[in-house]
Amino acid sequence: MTPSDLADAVLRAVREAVDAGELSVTPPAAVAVERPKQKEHGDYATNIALQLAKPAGRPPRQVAELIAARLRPTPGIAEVDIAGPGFLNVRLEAAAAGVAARRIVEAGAEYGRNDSLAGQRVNLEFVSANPTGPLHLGHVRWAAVGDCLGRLLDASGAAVTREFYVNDAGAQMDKFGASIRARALGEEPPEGGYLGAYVNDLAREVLAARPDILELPEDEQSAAFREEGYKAQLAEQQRTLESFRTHFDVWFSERTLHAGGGVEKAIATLREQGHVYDSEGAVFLRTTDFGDDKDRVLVKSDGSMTYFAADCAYYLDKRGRGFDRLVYMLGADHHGYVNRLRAIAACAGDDPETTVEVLIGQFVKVVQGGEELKLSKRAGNVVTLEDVVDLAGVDAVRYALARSSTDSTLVLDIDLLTKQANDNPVFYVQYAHARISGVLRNARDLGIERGDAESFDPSLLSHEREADLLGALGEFPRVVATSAELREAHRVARYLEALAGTYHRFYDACRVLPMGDEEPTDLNRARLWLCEATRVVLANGLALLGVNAPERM
RNA sequence: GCCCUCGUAGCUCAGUCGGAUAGAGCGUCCGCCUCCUAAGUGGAAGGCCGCAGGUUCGAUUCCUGCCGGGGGCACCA
Repeated sequence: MTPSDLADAVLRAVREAVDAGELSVTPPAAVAVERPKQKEHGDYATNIALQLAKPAGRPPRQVAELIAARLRPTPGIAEVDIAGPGFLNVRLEAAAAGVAARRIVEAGAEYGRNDSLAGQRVNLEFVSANPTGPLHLGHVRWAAVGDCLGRLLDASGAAVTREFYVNDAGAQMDKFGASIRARALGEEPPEGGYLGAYVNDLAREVLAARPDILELPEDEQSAAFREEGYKAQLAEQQRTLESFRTHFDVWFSERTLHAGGGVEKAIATLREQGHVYDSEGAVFLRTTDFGDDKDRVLVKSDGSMTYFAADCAYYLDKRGRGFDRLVYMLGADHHGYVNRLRAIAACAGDDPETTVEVLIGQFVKVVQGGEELKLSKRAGNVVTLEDVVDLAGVDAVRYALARSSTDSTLVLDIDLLTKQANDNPVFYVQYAHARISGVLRNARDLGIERGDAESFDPSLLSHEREADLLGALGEFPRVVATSAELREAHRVARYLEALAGTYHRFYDACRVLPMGDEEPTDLNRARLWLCEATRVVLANGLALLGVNAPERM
């Protein structure tokens, strides 16, 4: 019996009570059952009676009694108690709980997948760094978490496209080109240009690849440097992200929006909707109609397009590609964009509540040797994504970023992440996986098979630690669904840490393999099912985080 | 001034739709390996859940105000 089976059973009990005229309420659409913190409160608990008490006009415990009476005969349920103000505490029969192990092993890599977001077409945009330098720590959080969310949404049935918006148009690119050219000439970059040491390297690379570039007419040189530098940096970012196991389905070039007057067409579309006006020689979008602080400029008085205009065109482009939900993952320094992104949707005639979703990630502080490192790309003193990965490894960095809520600023202590491996929770989880893998390996070496599904006796898994483990394994699909729905990947990591602990405690109390020359028993085999089920969940969970599940450590 | 976000154990952080005795890791103290990985595990100590009100049978959770940390308020990119 799974948690959702139990929820269905509770719901059925409620409906029966209503149909029998014992309760005068409208049955709820769904019932929440949860794992109680205290074991004395059973395997599962529900507060449904507390919630129905008021509409029913009855004391909660009386409502609970009505539901309990109809729930008790359910096959697989051993006991239903009423506790406290009116909680229903349910205890399952060992066999009913134990079958979860078989179900999980049979589902394998599919276990945890669910259809809670089925039918949604989601565009996930994240990182979207300018192609004017290496990816740094300002990008690294969403690189890890955004990728995890992509995996989570996919596992929950959504059709997901991960997209990277390449800001390859505009004045910033020109400054980039001018900066490389200056370095190539042995000069300082212009005012407001790029000062990072990598610009020197780029200048050298460009000169090596195109020795003739300084032969070009002077007014063409910066553009040539810009294009060469752009190609190199974009390739570098793509390579870095792939090696960080962050994959994008679409690299969307801003230039393609401008090509063929696309931005002008977008403005025309918005104009048809009635939210565009001209003032003081510029063209404005009346975003204040939809909660923005001030109207935003689309076309400056000098006739050039703003980035905001491109953002509008990009929005329409995404919608035109069939996405019904656009998720933007931004850093805390961009939260001012939230209202205007929503306003774009509203000005386009969409409902921002359904089409636009902006996730704001707080900053990551990086500490090394007790001092905070600065993150500024333009100041030159760059801590790149690759720097951190080189020090701590992809698994540790991804996991450290994925295990915290993006609502909180995060301190990554490089010393801690690199010095002592066991200070990092990722190893705690990975170790559990390696430990199980070792047990399963030993079983094979001893010629012990867990046997076929028919010979598996779930009722043998009756030890308290086995029940704990089975209960934890049963939570996984709900954890995946909830994490996806709330866009909170860290829930998966926290769940895995708890599961690893539950396994370690089981392992400590329950011998899996026979001792010495003993003949393997049905209990040994049943526990192998349980071990394999746990390994499957740990592996599936780590896969959602893009972290390896090692067989040995 | 306005807006976003955070404030929970010594440190780093969990705690969806309000529920039972608020948790984990690290750190500290005391234990547990002749047998499946001790990168493990048992126990102890450690909390006015920033402060003050409000809603509620019930608030760490929701609302308001205040205090403190971080971030943002361009015809910038």
